[in-house]
Amino acid sequence: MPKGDFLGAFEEIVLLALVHLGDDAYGMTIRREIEERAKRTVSIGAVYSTLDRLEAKGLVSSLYANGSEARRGRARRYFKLEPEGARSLERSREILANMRRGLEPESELPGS
Amino acid sequence: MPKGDFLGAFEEIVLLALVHLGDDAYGMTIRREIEERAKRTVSIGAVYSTLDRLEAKGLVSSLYANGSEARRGRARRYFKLEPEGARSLERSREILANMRRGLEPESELPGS
DNA sequence: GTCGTATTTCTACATTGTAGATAACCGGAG
DNA sequence: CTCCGGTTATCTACAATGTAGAAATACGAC
Repeated sequence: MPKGDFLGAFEEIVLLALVHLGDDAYGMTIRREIEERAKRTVSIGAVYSTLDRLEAKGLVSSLYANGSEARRGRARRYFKLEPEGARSLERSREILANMRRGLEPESELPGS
Repeated sequence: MPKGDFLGAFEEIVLLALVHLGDDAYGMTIRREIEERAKRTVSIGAVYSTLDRLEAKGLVSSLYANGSEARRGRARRYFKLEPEGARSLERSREILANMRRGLEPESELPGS
């Protein structure tokens, strides 16, 4: 049943980046936020295709900037977390919390 | 760079089930553990193919039971979390923690 | 109109997620 | 020995997600 029932690992990361960025969430800043927080590199293509899929599922929405500010380059596409996306995030958090319940961080590490 | 660098969402769930089950981790019990904790149904095929992939990556190992106890049916294949698997689990936990740092659960829910 | 810069879009492919049907194995009943 | 019901694992197939990088678009400055 591979429907949009559950968030993938990277989808969750992208949604969380959106939460942090608030009004300033577009491709580049989202990418930077992920790289800084998760300490890993991400290609810009990875970010956008994930965002597109999340939008298709109704978890985020996007809007092109009117660009009132004087700056160069192509129009920005701002992304926003939709209520449905927030619910998915919450469900993911709960599932993981349930899967971890009763475990100490160190009990995951067997003595080799 | 789609290498085994990061855990997928379901892979993480399966590994956590292993931690809980300890010595009693084989297909059926793993499936049950996930269904009870995550409150979702999972096919047995989903469980095994994920376990096979985790084993191929060295995150878990498996061993067929000698079946000293008197019971019917095919031999059980017991799974065990390997140190590398524990490390992956820890890395996933940290990434998510970093992505969530500074967020209250309710700040994920916009007031729409 | 050309140029450099900022940003998005497109294309392609690898990995992971998922289900269901089928096979293997066991002990007991006939 | 053969069939049976019960327990568990394997196989096959396909959909969804993860990921990268090149190409295209748009803007202001000159």
